[in-house]
Amino acid sequence: MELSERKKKVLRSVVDLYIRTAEPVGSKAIAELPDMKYSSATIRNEMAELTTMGYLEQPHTSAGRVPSASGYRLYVDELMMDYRLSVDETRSINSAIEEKMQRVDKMVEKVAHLVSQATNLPAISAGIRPAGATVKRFDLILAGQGSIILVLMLSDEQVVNKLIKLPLNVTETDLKLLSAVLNAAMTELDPASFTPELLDKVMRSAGAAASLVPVIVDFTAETLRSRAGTSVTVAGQSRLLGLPEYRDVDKAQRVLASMDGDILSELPAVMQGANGTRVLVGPENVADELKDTSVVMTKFDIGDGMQGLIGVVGPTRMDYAKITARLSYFAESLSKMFSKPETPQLPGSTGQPGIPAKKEPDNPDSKE
Amino acid sequence: MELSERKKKVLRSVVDLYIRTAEPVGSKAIAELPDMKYSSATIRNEMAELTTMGYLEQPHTSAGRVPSASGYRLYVDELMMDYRLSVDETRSINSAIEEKMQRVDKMVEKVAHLVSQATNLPAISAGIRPAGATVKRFDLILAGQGSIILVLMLSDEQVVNKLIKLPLNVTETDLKLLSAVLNAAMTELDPASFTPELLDKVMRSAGAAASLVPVIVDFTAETLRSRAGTSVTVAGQSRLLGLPEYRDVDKAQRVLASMDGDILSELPAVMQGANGTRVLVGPENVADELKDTSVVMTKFDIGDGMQGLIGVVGPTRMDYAKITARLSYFAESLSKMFSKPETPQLPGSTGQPGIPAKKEPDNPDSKE
DNA sequence: TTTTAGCACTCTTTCTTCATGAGTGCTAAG
DNA sequence: CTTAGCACTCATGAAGAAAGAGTGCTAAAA
Repeated sequence: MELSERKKKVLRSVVDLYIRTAEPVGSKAIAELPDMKYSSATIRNEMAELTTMGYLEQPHTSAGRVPSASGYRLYVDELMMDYRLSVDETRSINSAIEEKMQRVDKMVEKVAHLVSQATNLPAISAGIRPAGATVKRFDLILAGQGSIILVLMLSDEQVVNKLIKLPLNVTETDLKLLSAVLNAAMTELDPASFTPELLDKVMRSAGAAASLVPVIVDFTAETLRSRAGTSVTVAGQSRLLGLPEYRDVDKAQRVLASMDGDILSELPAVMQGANGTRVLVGPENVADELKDTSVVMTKFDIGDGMQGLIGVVGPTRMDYAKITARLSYFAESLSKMFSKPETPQLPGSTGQPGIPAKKEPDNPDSKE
Repeated sequence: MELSERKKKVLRSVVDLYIRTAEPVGSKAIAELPDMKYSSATIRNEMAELTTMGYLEQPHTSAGRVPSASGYRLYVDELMMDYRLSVDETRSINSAIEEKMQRVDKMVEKVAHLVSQATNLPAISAGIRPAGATVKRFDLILAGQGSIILVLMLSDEQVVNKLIKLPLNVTETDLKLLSAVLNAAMTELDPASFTPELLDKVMRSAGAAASLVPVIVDFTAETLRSRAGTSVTVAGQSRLLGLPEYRDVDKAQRVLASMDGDILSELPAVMQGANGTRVLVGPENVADELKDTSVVMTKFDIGDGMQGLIGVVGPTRMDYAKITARLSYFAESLSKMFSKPETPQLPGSTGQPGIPAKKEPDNPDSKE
């Protein structure tokens, strides 16, 4: 059933006001709003109806109204005005992101802090790498007495390495042979196929450096396995305590505790959805302790097949318009940053590398 | 001035009891303790004296006594009984640590959670890598069309790499030359010496692959610079809210907020001290918002010159004996783990790598 | 001389009671 | 259909009273 325009307007006003004040809002307060041209009595009637329809609720008989979960839902889906980021806001978000973020896991950590700061709410940030990488190429470098560096180039363009120290004298030629064997036998394989038989076969053809094989295979398998997975950071938890709804310590503790641990298990569910911003209002959250807490999350692409996710946790009464706007902008800026990498340049250097600018302008150097 | 034995006993009892109950303790409660053979009146007199001596304080005229900061100090330094970890406790700590911890930064994160769990308090964990690493060796690997892998071996045995993609045809020989030049000119240098002049010089002798030089140098400098520094994780913040002293939301928020940010700046100061466990009681903390909060920290060696640090934050009334015991044990176990690395083994594989089992510490692979 | 019992006194804590005021629902008039 | 008016409900806060815990001091007991 459709709501009348006036009902919508009232509902929107109630939510807006409640977001600001965190106190139940009464008919009079609404009636006094600048562009509300009805008396408090009329508003009262509308509010009574909105209440029976389930969009508002009353803490007790003679208190004002508070939006219900479905009230928020409607607000988020249809009523809320687009929040325009001010120049100041975009600028501060941009400059926050500008700082170089080197490795993905450091990045995750920084982003969490930035988002939390930008929204003044606890934030979570995650980098998710889908499983299924394989090794594209093995390289072995002799690095002095007894030290060998193993370099794996993975199918997703990541490069990882390991320093192996063995009391074993191998020559460069031995390593050449070994890496040839490895490249022939073990590329494009998922870790499940690393059977003892395979290991055996490789070792037999590996020549002098055969004793390296178990270490290498082990490391490779472990790397491929641990490659997938999610790194999550939570930041700004203390901001939650600044909000009136969390003066109740027990409540705050429940929410914070679930952020410390269980949130992880919720992420995949939300991840399923398309890219973009998702809002989970109160009871829509699976976890019980988040029943009167909302979550806003955005997923975006990092490149190299990785996905990023940022989100904030706050009271159902959070300023959805502002928060979603900031979050989306954040995600967008991050995506952009990852797709168009900064051009590396030594500060104060020639600036002109000295090669004729050969075609292919757009070559992302990837780092992991 | 020395305290009489009886005073010490009373003081210890007060602290012990207060740690348990979080309520001011009265003379009667002490007198009723099993091995206290004086009446409440006697205790009362002693407590009065302890109060004037500054070891106890009174919240108000007719309340029991509460230990003062110097009371805690004395307790920690002299009075507290050694807490013996039960078999169960050591076992659970050990099994928690057993799980393989691959990279140092992941490790830091996990340890924070473990410690927090073991103490039921918020915990911080840090890995600190002293500055001053240099490059020991450069290697360049050709990895298919336009892709080159740069591998740096650092003076602290870490290895890092970067995939460089350039629209540039270089041969293996070019790379050999370039790496020779790099190894000759740029090893054992700290990043400050990477001047434009140096860059220039290297580029001139670099031959066909000269255009790679700026990228390489830039990356190297950045790596060396960001190498030093601390990675910190805080975990279990929500546990703080379970404690009666933090029912006061504002107080809790101040403490949590300072953990979110400023703690970092405190760490170095404590780091100065020798290895081992340090206890900072309430006002001994530099930060103002930690004035009635205590911090217990332990420093330990990770190897490769890195230092680990674990600590917990809690009310001044924390169970110092238990906490310090657990923390020290934790640190010890971690040190041990890092000095005697697990033997890598392919599950289901030969089990006998076929080499004399002497193994050097195995190096967390670093990837960028 | 040291320890203990007794007691008046202080101050927090908790419970009641009461007044206030915000906000409602309903009715009747515009 | 809208609005003014009014009785009613219920949270909130202040004020006061009673209860209880713990103290300090004094005087008696060991």
